[in-house]
Amino acid sequence: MSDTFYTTTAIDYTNGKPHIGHAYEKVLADVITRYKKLSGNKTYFLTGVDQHGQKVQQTAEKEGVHPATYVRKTTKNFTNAWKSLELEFDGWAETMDDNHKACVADILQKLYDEGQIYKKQYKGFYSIKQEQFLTDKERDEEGNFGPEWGIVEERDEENYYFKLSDHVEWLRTFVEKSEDFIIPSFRKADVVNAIERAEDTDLCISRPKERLRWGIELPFDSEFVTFVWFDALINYISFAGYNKPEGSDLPGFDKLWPANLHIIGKDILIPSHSIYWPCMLHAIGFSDEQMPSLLVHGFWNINSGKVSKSEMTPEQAAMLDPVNLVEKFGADCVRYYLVRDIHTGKDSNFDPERLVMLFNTELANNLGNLCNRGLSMTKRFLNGAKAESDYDDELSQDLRAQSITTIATYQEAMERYAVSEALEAVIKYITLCNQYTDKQAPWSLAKDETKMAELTTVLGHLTEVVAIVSVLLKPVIPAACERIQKQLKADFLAGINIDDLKWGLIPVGHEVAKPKPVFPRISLEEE
RNA sequence: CGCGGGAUGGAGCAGCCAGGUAGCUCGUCAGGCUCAUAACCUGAAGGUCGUAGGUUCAAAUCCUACUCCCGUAACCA
Repeated sequence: MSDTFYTTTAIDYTNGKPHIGHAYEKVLADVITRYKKLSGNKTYFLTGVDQHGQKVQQTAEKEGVHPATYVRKTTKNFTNAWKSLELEFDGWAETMDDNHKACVADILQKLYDEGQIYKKQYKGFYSIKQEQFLTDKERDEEGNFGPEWGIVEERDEENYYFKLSDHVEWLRTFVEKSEDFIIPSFRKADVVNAIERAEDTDLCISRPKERLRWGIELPFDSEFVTFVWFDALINYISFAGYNKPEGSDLPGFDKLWPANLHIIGKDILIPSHSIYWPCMLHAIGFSDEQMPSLLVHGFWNINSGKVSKSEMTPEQAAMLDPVNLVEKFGADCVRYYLVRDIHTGKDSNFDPERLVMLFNTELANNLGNLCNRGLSMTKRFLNGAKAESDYDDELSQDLRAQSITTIATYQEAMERYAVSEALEAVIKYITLCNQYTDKQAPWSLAKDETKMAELTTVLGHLTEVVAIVSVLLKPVIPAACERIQKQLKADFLAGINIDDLKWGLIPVGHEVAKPKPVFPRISLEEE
């Protein structure tokens, strides 16, 4: 039985560098996983790279190196980027890994033995220049193939096919009855429509070696390699320990599967993840209860999609490189923006000015300032120590009550993967805390010796809310929250469970450190 | 009539599934405070929720038609 919240992302194709969209998906997955951990779940987060295929083979040939050499180099672009974004993944999937290849081969052999994979000849128009078959949609208005395809000839080719059609009826029923196979639910209609159109089609799963060498060889025919589907998609189970060999250090499959979330972009929902993948699992023998859930996210559009890559200035292009962004603004800033300024499932426009704005207003001004004023007054007026006080008032009661509401709202939103809403709730609470501070005016209380009990209570409350907020925001901005907790001298908050996040985290007598700004404001003029 | 998403104050978005005084952030204007990262707090201006009909006591929210944007059309054999 699965006892672990298992999250995966799409594995990225290693024929280039990661861009902002890749980074978003991985950060979203990281945030959700960290939240689940905070909620007391065991978690496992798998991400990785898709290293096989024609594009990689071609580029490697152009550079005069072996595909494996080329891919090792480009894979580093991804691992470096994920490191700079402070992702905390448990498993790393590389499709050229030997265990993965063996797992893929075993599955293919099994399906072949069962007659679910067969050989068929196809006749069609082939572009030698682009090394691919062409379909009607590549024809221009007169019905001809344009010059971009070079010489086009009619060609026969044999390939292996997976009997997708055998599983489509099952899939239709499964998708229609399932509540959470596809999140958000508005994407479901799209999938149901797609299934209707998939009825009589089988899936080509191979390429002859004269066209593609860089892939996993079919176990039953060494003249062919596996085309992307039975290679890339299987990473979700192969790296989760499916059919793992004796003594392997891969995780126990039964502990992980089914994946609680495959986090993917809307571009690969249909057909690969909503049609091919569940049908593949079904063919292998997975039951309805063993099907994963798909969390489908939207895109970060660049300038509303109106500027093409070729028209971009170098500065704009650099802004799309997550590593550059992190170097310039810091991991917390980029992580925060990527999950704050988009509603999970929908699209948003990527805007560096908003990135800076949200960092400055919400993190630096609201949160950073709250931490700084709270701790600095505690240090100055109470020698940094939280003291006993029996004073209470309505404002303080409300602040405590709202902390409970805020945590509940945050949790409810995070359970729906609505990270932006969860953050909004926390920011709203931070604003309330700043209002509380202004109304209580501890700097005035400090001038009046008879108001010592009041002052103690108010500053105690501020220390407390900073502690609570530092826990809630940690899945999104882990490093910053650690800095806050360090200033609180409250290391014990690091491993706390969200259910234990109740008023009274900071004990009486606890002493805090001298604060310094956690989020230095970003000034755009400097460059 | 391919399919899906969107059209809400100057900008960016939420609300729509389960109808009931239109909400958030930024920006703008006026004021306050001084503990704090020129941060914080208070108040104000600004929207007939794409268009036209319909259902209803009541519609941004449900139904119908239309307009304009965006994405995608998949067995890439």
